[in-house]
This record gives sequence, C-alpha cells and structure tokens, in this order.
Amino acid sequence: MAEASSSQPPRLRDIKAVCKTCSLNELCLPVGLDQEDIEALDRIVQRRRPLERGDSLYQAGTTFGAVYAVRTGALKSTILAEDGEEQVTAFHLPGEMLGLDAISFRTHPSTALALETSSICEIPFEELEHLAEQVPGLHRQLLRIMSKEIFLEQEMLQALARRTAEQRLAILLLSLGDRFGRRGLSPTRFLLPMSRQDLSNYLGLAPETMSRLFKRFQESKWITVSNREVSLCDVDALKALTNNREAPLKRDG
Amino acid sequence: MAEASSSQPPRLRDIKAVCKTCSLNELCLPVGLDQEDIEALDRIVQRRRPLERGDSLYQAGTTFGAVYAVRTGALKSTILAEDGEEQVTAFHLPGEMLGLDAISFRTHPSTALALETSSICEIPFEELEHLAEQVPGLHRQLLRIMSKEIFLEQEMLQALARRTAEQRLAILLLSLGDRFGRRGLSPTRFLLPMSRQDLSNYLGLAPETMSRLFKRFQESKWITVSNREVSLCDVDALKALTNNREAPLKRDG
DNA sequence: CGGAGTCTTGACCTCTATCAAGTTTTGTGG
DNA sequence: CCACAAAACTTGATAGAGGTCAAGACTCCG
Repeated sequence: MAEASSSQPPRLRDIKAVCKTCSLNELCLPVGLDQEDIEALDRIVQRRRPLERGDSLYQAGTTFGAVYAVRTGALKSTILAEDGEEQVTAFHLPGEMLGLDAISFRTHPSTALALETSSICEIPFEELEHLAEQVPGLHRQLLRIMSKEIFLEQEMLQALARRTAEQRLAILLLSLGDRFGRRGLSPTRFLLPMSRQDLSNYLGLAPETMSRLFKRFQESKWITVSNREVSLCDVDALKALTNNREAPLKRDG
Repeated sequence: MAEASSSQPPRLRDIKAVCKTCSLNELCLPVGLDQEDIEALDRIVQRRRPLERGDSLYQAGTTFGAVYAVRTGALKSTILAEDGEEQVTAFHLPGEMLGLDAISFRTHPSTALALETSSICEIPFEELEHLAEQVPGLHRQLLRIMSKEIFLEQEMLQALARRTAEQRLAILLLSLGDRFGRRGLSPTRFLLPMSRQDLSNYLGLAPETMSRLFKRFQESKWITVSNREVSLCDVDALKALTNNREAPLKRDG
C-alpha cells in the first residue's frame, strides 16, 4: 500500500489519513479537486482535542454548526425516545462522518458520545458550504455523499427491522468487520468498541439475548469471543445466515 | 385557506398545487426564490402520463435521471431482499417526493409501483442541479431537503424497529392521517391506498397479524375499519400507544 | 354466478423479552 | 499491587408476542 507522504502539507496528510475511506475522501477524489482546492478544504478542517470515554461531541437539541469525521476511536449516536429510554442509532468508526443528520433542521437530533478515547476532525458547515459554492462539483458531491450515507443507514435499519436476533448480530458483525477492513485493520478480528448493552440496544434486543447469541455463535464455531475481542471464524456461515430467512440455526453436533 | 390562483402561469399553479406540503414547496419558499426563479424551476418540471395500478414509475437497477413528486394517487417503494422476497420500504402519498435515494449511486435502489391510478411530476435531476448552480441558495436548500427527507424516514424506521406490532400500526395510521391531513383531507378518516399485505410487509409483520390488529383496534374502539376505509376514532389513545412501551393493550371491558 | 385473490379466524409453536440469581470484569482508593 | 464495590455480563426459568399452517369467508370482477 503506497502512502502519499512528505510532499504534502501536514494538515492535508491528516485528511488523507483520516478519510482514506470515508466520505471526506469522496469529497476530494471524484470531483477532480486540484491541489489548491484540497488545501482550501484542508484549511477549514479543525482538529479538536480528543474526547474521553463518555464525553459528548454534541448533544441532541444543540445548534448544528459542523459535521465531523472520526480520526481514531469510536462514538455512538443516541436519541432519547419519548418514553425516556436511550436508543443507540449508530456507531461511528474511524474514517466515518457524523452529524449529517443535523443539516436539515440545524439542530442535532441525536447525541454523539465517545465510546473510547477518540480524536475527531471538525468541519464547520458554513465554511464547507461556502467553499462548495466556489468549487464546481463540490456541492453536488456533497449531495451525493449525503444521499449515500443516508441510503446505507437506511439499508442497515431495513435489514435489522425484519430479521431474527441472530441475523441481526451476523449482519452487525460483518458490517463492523467490513468497516474495520476498509481502515486497513483485520476484517475478521477486532475489538468491539461498544458494550454488549450498546450492541443489544442498537440491534433492538435484550442484553440477555445478545449474551446467548454470542454463546450460540461460538458453539457453532462461527466466531470466537472473549470480552470485547471478536474473531469471525466462518464468515461464509455468517453471510449465509443473513441471506435466507430460513435456516434458523441448526447445530449439527 | 387562501389560495393563490389566477395571477400565475398555469404550470406554476401546478407546482403549488402538487407540492403545497412537499419538499418542492420548500425548494421555493425559504430561500427567497423570486418569481423568475420559480418560473425557471417550474419550466423543468415535467408532467408524465398517469400511471395505472401496478405500473412502475422506475425499476430498481435502472439509471437515475430524475426525482419525482406525487400529484395524485399513491405509490410504494420496494426492494428485492437477497432471499428474493419483496420488501415494501415506503409509501408515497400526494405531495411527497420519491427517487431521492438514487442520487448517490445514480441508480435506483428501489422500484416504485403505483398502488392506484396516479399522476406524477418528474423533475430531471441534471436540470435541477444546473438550475441550482445558477440560483444562490437553491443548492443548499436541496441539501437541506434531502437531509430532512432522509432523517424523517430514518426516524420512522427507528420507530418501527423496536416497537410492538400494535405500536407499529398505531404509528402508521397516525402517520397516514397526518400526511393526508397536510393535503387538506381528513386526518382521521381516509381510504388506505395499499393492501393489507403491503401494510404488513411494510411494518414487518405477518398479514395475519395485521388482520388481528385491526380487529383488536376496532374492539378497543380506537378505529373503525371496513375494507380499506379507516376512521381513527380515538387519536389520543393511538398516540398514547406509541409513546410508552408499557401498556400492551388492556381491554377494560 | 363463479373463480381468483384477499382477508379473516383459529390452533399451535417458536423466538425473544423478562425476571431473578449468579459471575466476571472494571474502576477506585488504599 | 491488592481489595472491594459497582457495573457489566452470563445463565436459567418462564411467559407472551407474534409467526406459521390450515381452513374458511369476503370481495372484486368478468
């Protein structure tokens, strides 16, 4: 993997490092931004001091001012349901953007919390729009990114909504692996940044069910789990699970 | 309710009529488009010949060229799950837009089918983007609309994902009423444009469950149903249902 | 009037939530 | 580094929501 390195200003390197596979990357590449444009984009990206576990990047209800990209660490988005329960609506891994859901109402509908120590890039939205007005193609690229981001999340939700608990877990594990894989990490062996509770909450399951699922998955030799360390041993089996609605789980032992 | 009427060119009236409450309306109003801009926007909007029940507006996999607004009638969006099952992902009522999910990949991820005879406005996306480049503010308005559209759908999915069957139905009925209400129709008494099967499919339930739910809702005096004719008799009760996760359904008789 | 499709109803059974203990891990202060 | 408390996680037993299967009843059309 060739790394662009020394011939570029440091901030730019950051963007590339952070956003190799994330939307920001797409901001630069397909619209043919030249070096100058990229530097302009780079100039508006702010580094923030790292968040500690439990810190919030933004709170639901606060005014929207920027979108964000995760450099390292992980965050969760949560909303407060009408009944007062907290609901995890998304996990954000390195290279991914968050805060896009606030664009329309100029208010964050969700709260973003760091699951572990995380460093974040902040992209002030005013300035991004301003820049986009000057750079042809950047604006439509923004549209495209948003549409995609949203489409993918929607797809995920759809997927989760009608599937059994075990299919949901399979889908999520594969998704996490895939996303870690894009960042150059192992797609089959990773540390879960989130607790079982966050996981089960996200998947719409009881924590107890999560626990039993992990156990079953392990007994079926599909994965290995130890606390937050996960290995996907039989990716094909997991994928097979997600496809057909039948095949509820047959232990052939 | 004052109606703007005769002082405007006919096509423009169409837009206003079609999009009184839909995103297109938002395209015009908040960014301060002047008459000239609105006419330019109006000029790119195409009328299509009406779709009959079962006709498709676009098929999944086909190239994206335009976004659409429903003038009259109703449509459903469906995707083909990996297992070959059709999944209803959305209903589109008069005044609402569809096709936005195709922007990022330039390919329609879903198929749009008319549930009844429907007339549709087509807005070629190329031209819309072109226009947006010339009209300051229109582009960011586009962003906002997309973000909102998507946020709302996401919210709906989230809502459905973790709720009981009966909460899902309550949410959907209220949503339909609300949407009909925005179009000037009764929010409490309307004809369902979709079959029970489509309904249950959309809500992620078995058709049999839908049937039983309608029965229970009726027994509880919350609604009246006769075939596709629905009356919401106790909106408060329905709303109460959607809020708390407890209160599974107590018939106090 | 008849036949296809849609909707309803009933019986049954599985999946997953819930309740209730245990057990392990994590975090804090000595 | 250890001890202890507080979380987090696991495990078992139980019950209920909702899926599935199988008939049966309407509806919509020609």
